[in-house]
Amino acid sequence: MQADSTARRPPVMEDVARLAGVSHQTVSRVLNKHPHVSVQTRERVEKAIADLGYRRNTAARSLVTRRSQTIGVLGSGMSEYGPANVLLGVQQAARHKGYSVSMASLSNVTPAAIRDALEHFMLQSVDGIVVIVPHEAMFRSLRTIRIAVPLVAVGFGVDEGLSIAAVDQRMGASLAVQHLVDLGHTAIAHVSGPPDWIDAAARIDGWRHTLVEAGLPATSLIRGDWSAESGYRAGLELAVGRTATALFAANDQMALGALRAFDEAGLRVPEDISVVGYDDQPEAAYFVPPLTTVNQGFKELGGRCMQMLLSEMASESNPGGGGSSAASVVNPVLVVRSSTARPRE
Amino acid sequence: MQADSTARRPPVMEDVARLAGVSHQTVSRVLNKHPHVSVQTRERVEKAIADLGYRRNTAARSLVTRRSQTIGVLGSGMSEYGPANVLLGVQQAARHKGYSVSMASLSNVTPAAIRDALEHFMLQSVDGIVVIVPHEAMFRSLRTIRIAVPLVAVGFGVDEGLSIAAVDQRMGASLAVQHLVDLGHTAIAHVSGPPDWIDAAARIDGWRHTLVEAGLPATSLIRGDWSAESGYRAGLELAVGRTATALFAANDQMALGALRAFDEAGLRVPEDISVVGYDDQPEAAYFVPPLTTVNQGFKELGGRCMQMLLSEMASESNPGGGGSSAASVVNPVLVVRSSTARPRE
DNA sequence: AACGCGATTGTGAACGCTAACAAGAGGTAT
DNA sequence: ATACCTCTTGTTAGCGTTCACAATCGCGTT
Repeated sequence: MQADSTARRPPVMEDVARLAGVSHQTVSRVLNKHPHVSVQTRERVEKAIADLGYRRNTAARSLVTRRSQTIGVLGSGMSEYGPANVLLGVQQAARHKGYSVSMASLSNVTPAAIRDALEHFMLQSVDGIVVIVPHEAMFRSLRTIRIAVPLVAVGFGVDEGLSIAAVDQRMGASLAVQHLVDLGHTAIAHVSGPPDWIDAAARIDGWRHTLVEAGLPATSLIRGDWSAESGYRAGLELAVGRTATALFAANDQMALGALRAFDEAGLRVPEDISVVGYDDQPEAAYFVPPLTTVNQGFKELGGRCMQMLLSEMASESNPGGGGSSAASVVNPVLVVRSSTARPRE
Repeated sequence: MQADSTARRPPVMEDVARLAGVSHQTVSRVLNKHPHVSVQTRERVEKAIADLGYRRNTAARSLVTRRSQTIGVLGSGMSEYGPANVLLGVQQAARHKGYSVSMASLSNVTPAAIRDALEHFMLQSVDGIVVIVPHEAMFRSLRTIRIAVPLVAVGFGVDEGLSIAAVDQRMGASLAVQHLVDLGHTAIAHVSGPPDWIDAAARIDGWRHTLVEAGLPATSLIRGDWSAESGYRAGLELAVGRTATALFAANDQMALGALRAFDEAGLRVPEDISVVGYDDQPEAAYFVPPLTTVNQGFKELGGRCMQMLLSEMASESNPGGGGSSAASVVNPVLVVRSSTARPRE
């Protein structure tokens, strides 16, 4: 089963040029939309391109231009709702602008793995990098390793010397906790994510801050790890102690685990205890009971992020525009469902 | 603000060669692990590479070798548990083998969008393509569009003329339904995914087949769309009719929706009605009650898929190995939790 | 009538790498 | 001593683009 003789090499610029009766350079000009090409020439070239089914060779192009039209996305926990959607947003924005997206996802966030992945991106000579790993270790690595291309991080704290696009997590947490305070709760517990995750830390902060503002104690903090299981354990703990009348979980999955624990312990939600989640993943509306939670515009975040990256990439190629560090913050929104209510007297 | 003179271009092979006192070709040989290079030379070259921080230019390399060391992954619904994990598996396997992964995810599966994405991959001249869109439209497009590179599809039916890696969905559905049959249920409903999804069709098939085998009616089929909301609606419907004592949902999210509907309607699970899900996402163990479901080795599937692609890519470069269409099937496993029980007399 | 200037096209040289061939060194078989 | 391998290295020629520069044409100015 030999390949038939039609299987010769794909056409190159020279082939197009010959067919159109011009030089290869003119073809290049048409492709790159240079001004000074006469209308007739352009049309002839375009016809030749279509007839031959010509496609510009990316490798040759990026060899000479020194840009790959590719951006790298470094992520972890990409199967979770939040990161997956940010990725989606980045990805769509990127392809819309003609960029390819190369993915690397870390199964565990260690400095070595981070360096590896970044190294991989440099080898590929990506034009820019998006980091979706709001993790303490990542942050430190980013300071240490000097990267030669523009980089935007998603979800990092605003105060650092790198460009970020983030949801205001402290505000989100405040929204959640204030809602509980307004309902009349005075003992509000928090199941957090792993505190070396920047998001988790910010939510803890927002929780604590809001309670202190309201003159309430912020003592009931339980560490989780984002998983439903850890939420379940936290819920069990709370059910035994009976110290809190409300729980703010740092994500919807932990809230789900807690819901299950309360059910098992015979506590009714929201009558005996109120629960607020975080993320507003689509399933949250179908928990038992439907979960009050905080919506973050993940996909929009991804889009913004890409936008920032593009503008950094543009300013990098112009002299005198280097080293800027911008920030773009998306505001979260509280979604009230039936897992929260006034505490019983 | 001029760039300082240190910011000269990155080192190239010639620089390494000069430092090591050899020709650039010898450097190339070291990099490509050719045999016939003396140990001392190799070491000298390696030292020079390290000293200079030299990195091989991928564009130049792929220009001459005509391979990009990149594979394209075409997906849709990437924020769902299943697809996201397959992607993860593919991605890890690919990077392990030195390939980059370029992603394109379709927000809606139309022939035009599919063609666009594949075109994008061809422009990038990927070495192979993985398709994670088990959708009828995708399947048809794949037959129509002639693609110049090896392609592996995830989750398609086994009988087609293209390479696939799939979980045996019919078997999975059988596992679920047989479990219910064994418990003594005779009226077993099914909430399916959209039937133009190949997975959904296979699960419907497995459900029907198993019931027929057992001499039971397979009449209670409700169409869902994978979302928790559609599961909720199906659950409501079932709760009103009171026709079924068990429900097999085509994924965990729809099962969640149904659980909520039953709770709302005052039906207890599993006492009044049993529920089985599909996917075994981590949260399923923390539903109320914990969900009996079918585990699919998504990540393994991704890995296998990549393996198949690699072997196709290898056989393609050798003459006489073309056009094979293999299949690799992963077996699903039933996970029994407490959402299923014997029906009441 | 010579000059200049913008618009349009072509020519040659990179870009950084690998493949193909050539060539020298050293050993063994004839 | 000659021929003929194998090991090791170097030389040269692309791969398919874009960039810098040159060349030609037409037209308005001086």
